[in-house]
Amino acid sequence: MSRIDTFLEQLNPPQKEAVLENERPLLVLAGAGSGKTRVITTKIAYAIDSLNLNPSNILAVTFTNKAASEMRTRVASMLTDVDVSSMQIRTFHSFGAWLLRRYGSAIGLKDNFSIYDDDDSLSLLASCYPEYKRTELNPVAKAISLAKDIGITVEDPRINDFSKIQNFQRMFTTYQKRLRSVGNVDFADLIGLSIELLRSSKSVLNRIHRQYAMILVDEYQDSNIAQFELMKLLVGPESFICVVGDDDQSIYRFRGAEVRNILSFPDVFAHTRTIKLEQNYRSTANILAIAQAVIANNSMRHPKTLWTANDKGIPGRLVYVDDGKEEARKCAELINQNRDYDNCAILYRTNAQSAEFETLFARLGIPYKVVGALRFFDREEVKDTLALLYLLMNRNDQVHFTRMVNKPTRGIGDTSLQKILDTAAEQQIGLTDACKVASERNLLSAKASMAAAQFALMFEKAEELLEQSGNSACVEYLVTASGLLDHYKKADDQNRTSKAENIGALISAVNDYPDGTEGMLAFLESLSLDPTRIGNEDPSDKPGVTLITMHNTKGLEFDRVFITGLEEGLFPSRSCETDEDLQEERRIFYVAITRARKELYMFSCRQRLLWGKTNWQMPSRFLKEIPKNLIVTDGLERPRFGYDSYSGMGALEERRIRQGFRNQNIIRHTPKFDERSKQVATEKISRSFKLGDRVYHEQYGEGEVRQVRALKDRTIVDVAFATGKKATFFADAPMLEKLGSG
DNA sequence: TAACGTGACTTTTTT
DNA sequence: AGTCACGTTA
Repeated sequence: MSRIDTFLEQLNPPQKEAVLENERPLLVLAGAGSGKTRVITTKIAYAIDSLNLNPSNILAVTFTNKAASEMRTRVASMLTDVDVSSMQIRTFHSFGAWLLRRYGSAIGLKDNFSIYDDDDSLSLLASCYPEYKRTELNPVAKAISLAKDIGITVEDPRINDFSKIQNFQRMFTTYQKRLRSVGNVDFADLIGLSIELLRSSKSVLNRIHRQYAMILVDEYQDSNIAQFELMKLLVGPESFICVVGDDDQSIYRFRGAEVRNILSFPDVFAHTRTIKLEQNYRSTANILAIAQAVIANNSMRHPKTLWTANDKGIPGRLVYVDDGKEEARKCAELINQNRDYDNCAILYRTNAQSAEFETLFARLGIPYKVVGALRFFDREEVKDTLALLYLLMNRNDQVHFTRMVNKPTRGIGDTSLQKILDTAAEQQIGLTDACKVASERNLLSAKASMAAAQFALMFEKAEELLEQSGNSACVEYLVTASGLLDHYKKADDQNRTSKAENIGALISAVNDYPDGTEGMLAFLESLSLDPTRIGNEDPSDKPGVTLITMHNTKGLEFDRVFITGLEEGLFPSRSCETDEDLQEERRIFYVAITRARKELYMFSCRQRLLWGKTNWQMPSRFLKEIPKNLIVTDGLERPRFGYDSYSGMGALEERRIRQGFRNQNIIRHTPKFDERSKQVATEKISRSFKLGDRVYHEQYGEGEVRQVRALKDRTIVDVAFATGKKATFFADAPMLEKLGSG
């Protein structure tokens, strides 16, 4: 028996069918936990081993870069004697970047372009419209990116109906022009320009068609219209196309994902064969039944019935708790029952919810890892360093030039900056050259002139170093010569941060790439497309409890899953208005439930501290959709006082109770609140801080009051601690203690 | 031109 | 609670 037969034997009949069908267009509807990844990897191995396909003739599109590298590893482990490095396994965006870098000149794109993230795009838009505030432009930038995602260009007649924003079309056009003149691309362009390229260049198109005999798309339910367009172009007359997805797990509508892509696939590709994978191998029968009961409330779905041969398992558990603190405590308690940290995951709807768990777990010594929250790439010092590099690669890069020309401050203010920008536009030269010219022609003040000349010189020197001494030497030079490193070292000393260290991590990360411009571009590209990978931590390998948003859990599974924050307004989210929105939220819940292998816990808080305010919460409506016989419930659904009237009452009464809550007068019904009100009441009397008072904080230690100010009807104090940390508190914060007057 | 103070405003999910 | 924009001061 050949090795591929051994792999085929491990598959169930529909899985095997999906591997063996390699003629007709193939749509695989793969339910949660139905062994989808195994099918795809076996299919690739089969194509190489039995159909004699060269790995370089295969293109597999995945949803994340992590999924891409996992897939490559798995195929490699199946075919140990085959070199699979030439196989293209990428996300749509990374494929687009690769295609444009290689063939983009056909549509007038230089190969040194860098990729603007959402922040950069907003900055570019702001530079087009200096009279607008950033907060006003934010929705415009979002609308532009969404328009591109669903394949609406500036010329499209539908553009008028697309957004209610005034002058949207004009702003979109201006933004687009500026972006092209800079020579960079934004995220959505990676798809949009790839489409443009393949439409306008027959030779590139033919080349791609000849190259890829087999195209596979995973997580197809989350592709957007632009990606669907691109995919249609990639499939040539001879290519085999296979898409895999599950409409019930489509959770990226806000980003332009289009569930209908999966429904219309058979219409677009004639003679499509559809195969359903309906056996779930992951979860207990109980957990699967909960998931099915919930998702059955959605009207827009492909009919399918998941089943499992697994044990019934223990029932799910629904726990009602007072607030976020108790929620975290209960989770910790349950997790500590068996201390199998690696196989536990805390799931939440918003990233902000992770804080409560982080604090408690750190205190209790429970190892944990937060997936995807504050990305290395988003940190100020990292963005600054990268901005210097982007500018080095493309001297027309206005956004990054503006960011760095006076950082750290070197005397080039708004006036000088404007002069330099004008010079660049007039003379049609790069921005660093414009610095030099403006300085030589005495257009700037003496101080600015010196600084500008030096700034320009720095890039010339860096360019030399890049070619002669290697990339990390070049980066090191830039952060030193610009004063950025010193700037952050000083800040580190003051604030006990490790920003300089992060810059160091970046410098060593450059070493993984070949020296020279090309290597540098590759480094920058991999960073824009996969920001999670570089940095001091590699989250997936670290042991510990996983803290993660429900969106991010796609493709993952855990023995014990804790879904938290099941409250109206949080999950489903408050901004969910239409029935379509609600169905999407329900799909997110479905995804969350089906991550669990053995045990499922759900939490709902009676009150929650959010955005500095405590609010009463109603249990999530999704909880009512779970059949009672599948779960056991702990705790009371609602507090023991006028809660019903609170949620459904008129504005006047609501205000009364709200005020009552604030003044701690009315609420006397639960001991907890009485305690707290007493505490607050006494504190309000004794707590009048003034400048120079010495204070003690449970966490930060001793400090001194630096400022006292009022916000609305409350008092706020700024405190500088002995550790160098500065923080702001409400004067009645229980953590803060007054030691004496200064 | 830089640094600081003040007030206003936000409330999802991310390649 | 944190960020951002804007105004004031050195």
